[in-house]
Amino acid sequence: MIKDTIKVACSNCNLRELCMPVGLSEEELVRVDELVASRRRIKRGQALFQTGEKFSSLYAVRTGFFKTAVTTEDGRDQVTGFQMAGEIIGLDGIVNDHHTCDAIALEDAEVCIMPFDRIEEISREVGALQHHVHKIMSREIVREHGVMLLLGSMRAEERLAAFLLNLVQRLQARGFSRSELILRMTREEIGSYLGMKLETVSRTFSKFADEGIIEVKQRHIFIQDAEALKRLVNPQVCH
Amino acid sequence: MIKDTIKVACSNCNLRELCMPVGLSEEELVRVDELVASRRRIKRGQALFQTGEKFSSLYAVRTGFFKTAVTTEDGRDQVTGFQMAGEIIGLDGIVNDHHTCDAIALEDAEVCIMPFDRIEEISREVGALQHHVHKIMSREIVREHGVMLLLGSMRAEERLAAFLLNLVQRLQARGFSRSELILRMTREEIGSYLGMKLETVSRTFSKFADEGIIEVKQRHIFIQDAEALKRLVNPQVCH
DNA sequence: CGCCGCATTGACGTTCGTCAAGTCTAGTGG
DNA sequence: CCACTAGACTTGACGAACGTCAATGCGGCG
Repeated sequence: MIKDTIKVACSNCNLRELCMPVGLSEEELVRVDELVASRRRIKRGQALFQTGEKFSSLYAVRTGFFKTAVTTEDGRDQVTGFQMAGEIIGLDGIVNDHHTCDAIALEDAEVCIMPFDRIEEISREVGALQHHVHKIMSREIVREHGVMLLLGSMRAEERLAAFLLNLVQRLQARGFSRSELILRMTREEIGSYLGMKLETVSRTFSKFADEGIIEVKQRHIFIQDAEALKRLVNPQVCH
Repeated sequence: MIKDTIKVACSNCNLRELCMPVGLSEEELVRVDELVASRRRIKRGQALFQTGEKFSSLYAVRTGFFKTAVTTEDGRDQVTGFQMAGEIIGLDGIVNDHHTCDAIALEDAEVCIMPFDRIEEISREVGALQHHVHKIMSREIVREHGVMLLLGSMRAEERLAAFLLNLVQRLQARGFSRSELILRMTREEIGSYLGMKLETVSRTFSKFADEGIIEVKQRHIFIQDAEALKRLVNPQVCH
């Protein structure tokens, strides 16, 4: 039963700094440890939740990689984000008590289940948690502003460069290389996220490779000239 | 001093159903009335806040019309939303304690200022308010998913049709006509929001007008065939 | 070994952006 | 009252970027 306790204790979790507020007292830590009801494993290709499903919990990614996507009635869909360890999924469900997007595992994954009523309850007692929840939601809003900027005003090369830089930066924050990454998603999923067709994604990768900016081996990407990518995202910043 | 009290009391505000949770007890209403510290008038063209400014409050639009926009270092900007009476502005500032977008009044406006620390404080006591705040943030996230879908996978006509339908639906919820509206923003601002150039916005308006779907008199729009607009947003939904 | 899904590449077409000219309207000042 | 102006809007001609369609390559898995 010690194992059980460890299994769902945020206070011992190596992802704590990513999911949880910092600087909690002993007492607060104990409360916050009650947040995670249990864990759940999701196989690659399986849905953590789907559009229309009743909302009950937020999920913190423990291992693996997800995409979230919205779908129109006529079948088009739009990937709205990719989530990796330490990131929170499910915020879309709060407003109408039902999820409005699908969350699909792109590789075998495990999530911590945090029942939302429990989050609200503990938030009322632990101010730091309350503020943390607000920050997580605000961060998602700001992230989406960035995606809107990307979709609304960038061209294909800029979009893909921004995408790669964002991915590698998040991976770096998790202790991975800042010059090498493995894409967990298909070209089509990248394209859906970035508002371009898979062929354009592929062509743009090839173009970057020709220019010596990256090396592409299927889903394995080596970043050889990060500065060039940054210049692409921010063209002609004078001075 | 009765006037003063009335001036900032949410409980008497005709926008209450839009901003505030419903079904509060007497006691809770009294607490929630403490949310709004004061009001502020903003002249057309003026900023309610700007990128980089310290975050302290959320704002509820009382009268008037706003746009929010993010800007890149190289000067491109992207309108991220248009806000009308009863809608909340400023959620972007929570995560980093500084605003990450500009909020500009598109016509003379008035907002209720709700200091965020006070929101958090009262939220801890009034569960309905806490949940309401979560819903507002979740709604914004879901709205942005919709914009991403629009920007990522729709063509110009579909985007503009979706935009018009969305505007008129929100105006209708505020008691305005569902077939007539006045645009408070320029073609360029519409274009920025929808990821297209002002010329394309103008051409698409003209095309709709030619087809008898709408009538355009500068910023005055009459919707003559709402069904046609809906069909444009959702092309070929069979059955 | 052969199949299947994913990725790459080429040829061609469409949509939308760019550039430029011209119109309309509201606001200003004579 | 009217002329003038500035900003917003419309429209046309043209081109670039990206989508579409199709053929082919590649790698992993049964």
